[in-house]
Amino acid sequence: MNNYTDQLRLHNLKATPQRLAIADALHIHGHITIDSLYGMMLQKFSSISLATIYKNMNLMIENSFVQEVKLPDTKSVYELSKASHSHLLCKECGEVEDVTIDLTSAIKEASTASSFKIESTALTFVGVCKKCS
Amino acid sequence: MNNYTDQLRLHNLKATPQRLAIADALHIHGHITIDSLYGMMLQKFSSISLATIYKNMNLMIENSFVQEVKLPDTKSVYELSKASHSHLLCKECGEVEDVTIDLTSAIKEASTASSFKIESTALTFVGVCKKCS
DNA sequence: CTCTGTGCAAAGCGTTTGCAAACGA
DNA sequence: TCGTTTGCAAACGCTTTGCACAGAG
Repeated sequence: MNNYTDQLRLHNLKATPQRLAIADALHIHGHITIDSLYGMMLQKFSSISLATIYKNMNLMIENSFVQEVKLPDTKSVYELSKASHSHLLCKECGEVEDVTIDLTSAIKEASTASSFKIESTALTFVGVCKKCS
Repeated sequence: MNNYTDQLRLHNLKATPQRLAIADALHIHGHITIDSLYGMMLQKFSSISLATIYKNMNLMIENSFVQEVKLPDTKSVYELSKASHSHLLCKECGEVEDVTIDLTSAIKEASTASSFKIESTALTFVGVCKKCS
């Protein structure tokens, strides 16, 4: 259980117990939905409000401490910001995993074909994970 | 202005005037949000209900006639189903374009790294389009 | 001490549902 | 004709807001 006090401050966020717990939950679980995060927080703070979760997640996203991951056919999950990477979604169990792959040739191909100046990519592979197959 | 009667029937959807107009709007504009679709439909059917839009979009998605495209930092857009492809999103003007690129090596890389059995991909490039740069 | 964050309750907004009348096949 | 679709209004669920009190720095 890491201490995220400094990381929060670096992102201009005061280190409240609720925020530290949110950061821990994201660190431990990797990718979580708002609902499951609320459930986890309730175990630690029996009277935490969903409004507190939403306010903090929004602030954390604005301040680039956290990122939303939009997934096909299912709810978004949230993760701590980190180096650019892609995602794998298991359509059986819903698990989300990170994967880092080289997209330079794909980016080159797409910018040539379109004359867009590409700055980032959002890539999710959908399939079946090892456990489920 | 194509006639989508048969296409709708192929997807087990009765060809009502509202549905034909939705198909035309998707065909003409490529990628549209629910709101802009509602606006367009209002011009043609002054008393069309938003509920009709939602019911039809949901049916069309279930029957694979239409697909939702989830985009980073902005609302989803909808498009007529077609061969697998990726998307370009202009972060200045919001325009969405289709682009077809070869992802076989990316898929191979990701499945090797993860031991997922990958079945599809959702890829959006974010950048600045020609007009906006 | 000051300003920000928290929890609660209420409001807001997009989406879905139930129903009677209209319509497609 | 029969089953589906439409439009309306109400319900719903998720997210945001306003406010008084508590807590971080």
